Amino acid sequence: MRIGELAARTRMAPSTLRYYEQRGLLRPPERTPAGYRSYGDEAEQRLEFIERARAAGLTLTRIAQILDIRDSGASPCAHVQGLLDRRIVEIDEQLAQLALLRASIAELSVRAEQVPAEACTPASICSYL
Amino acid sequence: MRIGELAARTRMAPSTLRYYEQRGLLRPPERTPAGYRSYGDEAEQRLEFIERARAAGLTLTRIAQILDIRDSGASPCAHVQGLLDRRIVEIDEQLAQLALLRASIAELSVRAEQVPAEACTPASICSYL
DNA sequence: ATGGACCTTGAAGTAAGGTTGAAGGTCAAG
DNA sequence: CTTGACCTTCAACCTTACTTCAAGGTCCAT
Repeated sequence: MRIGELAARTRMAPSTLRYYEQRGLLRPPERTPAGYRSYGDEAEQRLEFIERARAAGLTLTRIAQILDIRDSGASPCAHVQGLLDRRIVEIDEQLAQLALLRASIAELSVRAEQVPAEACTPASICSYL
Repeated sequence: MRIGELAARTRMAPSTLRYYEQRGLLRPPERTPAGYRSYGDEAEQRLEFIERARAAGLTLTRIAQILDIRDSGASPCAHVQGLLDRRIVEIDEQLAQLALLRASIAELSVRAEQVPAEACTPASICSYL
């Protein structure tokens, strides 16, 4: 399978696959006599893994580390679990901040509601915000 | 308060504060006779708001828009309130998405605990993801 | 009155995650 | 045998969010 087909199957751009190769996420594939990249089916699995890891919010560098561990023959599982757990902590922090932000904006909105419409003359332009 | 003190209080770099000013998140402060930026206490509140919004994953551009609404009311009140309410809806969507992401990752992590390391075959790379 | 900490500006650099372009090679169909 | 789609490399560019640097001004203690 050439790069275009692999790209189509995974819905990624060929340029992205070359970039992943350069970043060490994809191993350099065989080449046809003409120099075209020639991938096996396992490349598709690998890209699906990368996509899942991306969806979980892992950076390309972290994903490359996981794949390196795998490629060197060891099991990356314990490492992956550590990454996942750290990601959960990050997301919890993000959720907390988002809730605070929501409260701040909701308060602005409530204050806006309480001001009578007459206060909103062209002359006094929303000074309450 | 000069930029260094404000930076220390908010644990940001002075360069970040200048950058925020340039991006329109901080309004240009007064200047001392020597040309130094001179901030009031409200700048600290504003930076705390910015930090919450950042931690919640909003871009600087979006945050600047929210702050614009708060600062200048160039728009009619109803319009401003509409913007605030739409922002709340967006934040609620973000909260929901983030909660989903957290749930997915938490589930991955729980499964990771229960699956023996042998399940990590070279083909699947890592069964957790 | 001098050294060091702090401030100014504008421009350039960095990191992440790519995309785009130039210049050219390959291959199947008509 | 030419056209068009697809491939190659390398380099430059993009966005977001900053940091760093160069060159210089200010403030304060010793």
